[in-house]
Amino acid sequence: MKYSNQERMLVAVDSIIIGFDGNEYKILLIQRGFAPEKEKWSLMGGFVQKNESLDDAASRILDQLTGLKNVYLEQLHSFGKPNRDPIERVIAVTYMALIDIQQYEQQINNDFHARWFPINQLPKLIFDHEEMIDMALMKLRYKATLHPVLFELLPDKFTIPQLITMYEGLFATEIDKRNFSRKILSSDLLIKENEKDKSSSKRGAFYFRLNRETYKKNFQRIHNFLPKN
Amino acid sequence: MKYSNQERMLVAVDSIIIGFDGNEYKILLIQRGFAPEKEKWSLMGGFVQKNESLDDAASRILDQLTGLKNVYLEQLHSFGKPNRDPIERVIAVTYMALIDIQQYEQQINNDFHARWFPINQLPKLIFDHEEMIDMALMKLRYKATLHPVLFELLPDKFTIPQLITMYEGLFATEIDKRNFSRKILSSDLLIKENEKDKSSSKRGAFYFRLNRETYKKNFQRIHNFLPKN
DNA sequence: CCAAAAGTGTTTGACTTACACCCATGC
DNA sequence: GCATGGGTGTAAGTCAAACACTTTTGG
Repeated sequence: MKYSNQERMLVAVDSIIIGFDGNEYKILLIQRGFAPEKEKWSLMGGFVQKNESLDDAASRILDQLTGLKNVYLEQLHSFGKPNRDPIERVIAVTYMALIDIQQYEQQINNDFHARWFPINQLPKLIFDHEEMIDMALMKLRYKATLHPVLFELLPDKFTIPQLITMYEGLFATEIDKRNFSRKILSSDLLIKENEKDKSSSKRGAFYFRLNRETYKKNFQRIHNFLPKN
Repeated sequence: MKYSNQERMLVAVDSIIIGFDGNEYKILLIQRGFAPEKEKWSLMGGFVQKNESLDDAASRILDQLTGLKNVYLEQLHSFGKPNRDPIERVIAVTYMALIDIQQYEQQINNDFHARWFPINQLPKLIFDHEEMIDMALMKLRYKATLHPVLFELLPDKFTIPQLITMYEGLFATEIDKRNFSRKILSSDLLIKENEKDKSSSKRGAFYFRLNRETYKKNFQRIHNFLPKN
């Protein structure tokens, strides 16, 4: 049995994959492999298959196009204007992925036709993908103001100055390192290592690791690492 | 031309319509008019048609099933487990609507087969609609912690004690009226009327109206009307 | 005049900011 | 020994919480 007299349509998943390379935020794009707009740059996307959920589709597509597994992946918003795809009606469910660029950079560049673009130097994109990216960045800024989600972008070991650069990049603001340190250290989210990163100063900055337990437990709590204005 | 070898599926919109009657939060449900699960209680839903966007579909369905127009309506989340509807594959995009119950109570009860249920006395619902409601309430709590969205639930004129009851109901907490008053009055969101509501005390409480300008302009700003714990 | 809700004022303490200053080290 | 980024300490200011108290008015 089926519902009668109803229009059936394709459902696609498109993922906005965001990374931070230590200086800038980047988005992973791919050259579309089929018509229309073949060879044009596009978000990572694909159609939802018969027996998979939306989340499963997002994970599968991410894996197929980039080899990425077990990354932070969150559903964002669904787009459904009737003519957003000129070929036929397609509903697009977007997901946002946050990944540590360094861990995957080689793999992605070598094995797949994907490329990282800085967020202020994006190429022209197909369909409504630019709108999707705008929405993802707005959401990320909003979420990062309140929750420590940006840690997903960092490697296992990172320094507080790196953290500061990351926050400053996303919010285009300057952060007082002394106050930031105090706040983040009092949050119980970081575990200090003995090792130092000497790549950007003579004295060296201590490495920290994320305390995954308190991170998960207190993720929904509102943290306030940013200055008010 | 069409994309080949892809599965097309139905796309539905389901709206969680939330109201507050002065004492409790309620959700508007309808008795489903067609099989399967005919006569069972369900969210307001329907299929997305050929030439309408998702937002348009949500507005149209809301209007058709309840007569409601121009209400607060926000896309929430999309649900797509393969067997969530036993008849055939259906992707459901959920929307949350917030309305002033009193303004529409008569209209809805008389003209449509819809009914308000208190959120802790919901009937058994079809498919995954309970999960959708849970998600909507979580989202509403989250949003109301940070933004003055609950004003959407109130009539044009309301008192501060009513506001307090509304916040207390959603967060199951007690609020100090003196501190709450000070915070909300200093927010610039309210315009004081000369009239008083004497229905719940001898002295009477002044009516206020929402300042729509500052409301819209500062909606995204973080307000903090709730106590910390 | 009293009960009961509305509303005002004040103290306390926690948290943020701003900023002076010290530390470590490669050159 | 000095320049440079990393990190600590502290005083001043701001804001929310707690709570005692006054106002209003129907019965």
